[in-house]
Amino acid sequence: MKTVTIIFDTVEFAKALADETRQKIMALCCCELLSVNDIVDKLDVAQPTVSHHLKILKNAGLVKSERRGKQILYTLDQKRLAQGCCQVAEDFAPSQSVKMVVQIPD
Amino acid sequence: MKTVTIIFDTVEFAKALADETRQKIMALCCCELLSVNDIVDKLDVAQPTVSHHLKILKNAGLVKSERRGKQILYTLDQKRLAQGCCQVAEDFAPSQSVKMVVQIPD
DNA sequence: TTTTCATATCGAAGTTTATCTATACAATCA
DNA sequence: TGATTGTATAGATAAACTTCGATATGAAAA
Repeated sequence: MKTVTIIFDTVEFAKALADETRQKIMALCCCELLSVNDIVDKLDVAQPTVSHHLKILKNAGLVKSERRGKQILYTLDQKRLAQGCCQVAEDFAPSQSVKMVVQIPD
Repeated sequence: MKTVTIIFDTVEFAKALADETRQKIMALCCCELLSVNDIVDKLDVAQPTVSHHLKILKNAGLVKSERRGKQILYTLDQKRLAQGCCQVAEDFAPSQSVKMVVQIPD
C-alpha cells in the first residue's frame, strides 16, 4: 500500500479555520465556484474584508482560485481540508483512527 | 446502526487549536496525565500562561482534568479531538468522507 | 485609449489574544 | 494552626487580528 504523507503546518491550518467569517466563506464556496462579489453579497461584510479572508485561506492552501474575465473565482479545496483534519487527528489523537475513507478520484 | 451526532462549535474548536503553545501542550498531554508544572517544565512559558491555555482547551472540551492531592492532572481528550476533526471535515468537505474508522471501546 | 467593473492592497481604528508579574486560593505538611 | 506547595485569577502590556474606507491594480468594454 502506497502512503503519501502531506506536510501540513497544523498551526496555520487551525488559524485559517479559526474565524467565523472565514468559516462562513468556506461553507459558501465549499461546493461551487464563487466570485469575491458573490461572497460579499451573501455575507454582511465589506469587499476588502472578504478579499483579506480569502488571502488567508489561500495561503493555508484551503481555497483555489482562477480568473474568469474580470472576476476571480474561488472554491474550497475539500481534499486539502480533509487532509488537514486527518493530520490534526493523527498528530494529537493517535489512539483514534481518523481516515479519509472514500476518496472519489477526479 | 445507531448514529450519535456530537454538536460542536467548530469556530471555538478551531480557535482552541489555533495557537502554537496550545498545540505543544496538546502534544505533551496527548497520551498521559500531566500536572500543570509538568507542562511548565517542558515548555518555555510561565505557569500562568500554561493555566490560561489549559482553561481554553478545557472550555473547548479538548482536555479533561482531575485533582490528585495538590496537583491537577490534565490529559487530552483524544476522542473529542477526533470528533471535532471529523465534524469540520463533514461540515466543509462533504465530498471527502472522513471517519473515525476504528474506535477502541473503553 | 478611456472608462468601467472586479479585486487587491493600504492604512487606521477597535478588538482580541498571549504573555508576564503579582497575588489569591486550595490542599497538604509540620 | 501556620508554612509550603501547586494552581488559578487579576491586571497590565504588547502583539496580532478583524474590519473598514480609500485607493491602486488589472482586465474587459466602449
